[in-house]
Amino acid sequence: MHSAQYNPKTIEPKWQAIWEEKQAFKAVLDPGKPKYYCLIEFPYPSGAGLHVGHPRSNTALDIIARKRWMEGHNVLYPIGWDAFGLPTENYAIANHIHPARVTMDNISQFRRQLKRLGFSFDYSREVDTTDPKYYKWTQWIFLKLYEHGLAYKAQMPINWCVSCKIGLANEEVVGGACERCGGEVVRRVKSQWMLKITDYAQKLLDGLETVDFIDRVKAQQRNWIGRSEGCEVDFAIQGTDRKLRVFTTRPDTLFGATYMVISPEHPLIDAEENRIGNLEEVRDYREQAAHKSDFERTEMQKDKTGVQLKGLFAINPATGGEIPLWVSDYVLMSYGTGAIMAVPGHDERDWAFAKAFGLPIVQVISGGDVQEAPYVGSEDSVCVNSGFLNGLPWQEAQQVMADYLEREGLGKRKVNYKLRDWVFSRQRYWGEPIPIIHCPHCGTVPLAEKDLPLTLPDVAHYEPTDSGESPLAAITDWVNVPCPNCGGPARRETDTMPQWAGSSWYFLRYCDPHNDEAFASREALDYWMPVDWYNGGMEHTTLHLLYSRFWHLFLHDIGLVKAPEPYQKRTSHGMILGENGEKMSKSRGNVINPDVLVDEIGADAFRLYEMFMGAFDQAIPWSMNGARGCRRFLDRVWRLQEVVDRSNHALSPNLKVLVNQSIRKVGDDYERMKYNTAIAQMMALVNAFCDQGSITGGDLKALLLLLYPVAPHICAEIWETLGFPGFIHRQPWPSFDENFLVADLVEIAVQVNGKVRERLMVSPDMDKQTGEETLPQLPEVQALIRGKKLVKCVFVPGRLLNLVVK
RNA sequence: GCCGGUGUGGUGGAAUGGCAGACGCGACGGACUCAAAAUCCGUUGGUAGCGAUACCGUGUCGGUUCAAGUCCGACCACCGGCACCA
Repeated sequence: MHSAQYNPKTIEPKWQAIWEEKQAFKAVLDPGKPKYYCLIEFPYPSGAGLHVGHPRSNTALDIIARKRWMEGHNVLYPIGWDAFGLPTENYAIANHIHPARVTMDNISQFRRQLKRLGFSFDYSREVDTTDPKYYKWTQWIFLKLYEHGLAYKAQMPINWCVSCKIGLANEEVVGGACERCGGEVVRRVKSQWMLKITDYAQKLLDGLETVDFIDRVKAQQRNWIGRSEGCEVDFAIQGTDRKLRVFTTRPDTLFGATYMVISPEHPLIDAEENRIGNLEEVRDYREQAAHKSDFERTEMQKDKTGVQLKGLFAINPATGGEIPLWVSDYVLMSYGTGAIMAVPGHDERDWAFAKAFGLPIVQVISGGDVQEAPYVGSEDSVCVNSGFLNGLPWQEAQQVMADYLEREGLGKRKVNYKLRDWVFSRQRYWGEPIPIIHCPHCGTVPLAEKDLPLTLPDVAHYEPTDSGESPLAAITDWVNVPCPNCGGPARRETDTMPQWAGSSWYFLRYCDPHNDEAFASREALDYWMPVDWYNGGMEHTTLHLLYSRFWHLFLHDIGLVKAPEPYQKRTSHGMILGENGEKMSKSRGNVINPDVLVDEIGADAFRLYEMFMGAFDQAIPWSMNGARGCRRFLDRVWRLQEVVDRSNHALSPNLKVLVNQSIRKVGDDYERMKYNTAIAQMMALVNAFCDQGSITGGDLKALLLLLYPVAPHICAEIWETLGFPGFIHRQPWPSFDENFLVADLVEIAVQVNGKVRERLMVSPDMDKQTGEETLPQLPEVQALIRGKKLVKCVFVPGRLLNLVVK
């Protein structure tokens, strides 16, 4: 009766329809039950369709979500669309289709593909960042940021991607090139909306201590925030009242500062232009530096260039000595104060610069020969040539000098961060309009909440411009509006928000996605938040993951959400590479299409393979044969129906231990994302089932419950066919019996001097002492050590016996 | 340079300090078949041997230990992130 072939093509759509009809995975706000919020990064619905990387993350958390349902939680496992962005806009331009239309089509395609894979998403909570009902609240949060002084417009040198014709955030520039297109990035000064993420640098750092993120995510965020402790020190400019402030992490080397360097953009040049003897030369240098792109500027790393500011000298506050001032582009205006004290003896860059221009090098830290090479100091170095610091270990001298500077009013302790404010303007069409009006009389006027959403005007042309103006600027009847304040003629802001805006808070909207009164109700937020488990890509660590933590910390500070941190736990999946081990891409021709896979082996086998292929957090090449192997495994599972005695609900006596072990291991492994070993265990279990030739209903039930989170359709179908009660998706997760985790007798290895010579069957309960006393007496053990002297004997219960002989 | 990660068969990868190579892929041999596919059974780290077996083997070199892929020290290679950040 069960001889029908395993046919995923019929059973998968069948169960997907049942789950949908029964609303099996609809998240319910029920304070009487524990909640669990699983989150995967919502996809960008690109025209290329679903990538095999999406299901890796989705299946991993689908397993957790389905297991949590079985464990009696209210589960929220939502899905949505991060749909604003350049590829859609570019496609729309190239094909003369409105981006909204392109987005709709792509979303339909993605939704269809995801549904075929049987994820337990609550589709009733879908969000779409391009829906005005959604971006109304993105704009609303922006206005809150503005209200609290965290959004400001500034004339800024920005990273301009020549080919995308768009300004980029620092986080979007990778190795001097555009993160998206790899094109050239140049510096352009533009008036930009900025978000003051730097105000949250310390909170973003501190918050990491309170959450369960994998180490490399924490490390990368810390690295990006780049906290460093030191002192700001004021150097007097000789003959003026002016002070030149620098930041240093090595106040202990202050006596060794033999010159100073300011960045080409430093205001001191203009302020003291009358005193600079070689102003022409200095201005030339500044000109040159300004014309270099960031890429060129970093490329020139090795050769230090610079010009002395002739006629200007500073006083070293420690030595009282007169030191020259230089300008050089190795000093960045955007970090610290844009000026440094140069200690060539103990800093590599300063040393290279001093050597290039013949500046004096003084040793102030013992050890090394500073004329030959810069020396940063070792554990036991002490200060030398440093007045009151002499003889002090340099680490201690930092504190002594900092105290001195603060006491004398020459400087103070200071913490600096590498993190920069977030460039929030984009000069493109397909993004959230920034809800701001510029009035010649009233200045910057935010839109009132009642006027939100400010919708994108529906227009025929949205090509980007080379001038750096948004295409919205050309739509005069949209741009020209009366000022909400004074009623006079005013203009709308024409820049749009970056792609990262909508994704900075989408996990909040999922809690209450259809709310028209608020971004989400407080009740829903308090119940569902924080996200219990968030899985996503490493590439978002210093972008989305940092941005969204910032927004959430802010919303917490203004009392709109309960906890400071949005994500309790963050894990990351490795990339799936092509069969040739290279990154999948259309141009390499190694892309695997999920639809083709589902057609060939079915969604369950596809999901199974993605979880089995290797360690979840590591990059791994695709193997078509490996995927087919997973299908073979499911075929074997299917055929178990032919050998099951379904009336017997007990476990087979011979399999009792293995089943119990499997229940424990599979459950543990799922929680640790060791999906590959969980599946290996189930394969071993099925092998044991097949070896035995016949199994009980109890045996099969246990297997189905364990396998169900990975391969839900086949398990649901077998469950039903065999007449097991209810639906499998509402069965409790199986528990194991402590008493049956080990067999009555276990095989141990008998080693002689660490080499395995024999095997014995012993009771797993035999303790260390008994084993060491009785086992060496056994004749088969005696035979191994005949003629030798037993020096030592180590017995590890249930494992091995090691005999040390001479 | 700094931070993080990874080195194990032909291959993807297993292994709380306790029998290295689980599980899968591939390969080889066999059964079934007119034949093939599918399925099933067996073999599969290397070297030597007909064989039982012996020796070698987890990037390299050393150390700790009765016992090291695992711990410690020094290095090598590769991958990812940051980088003229004072």
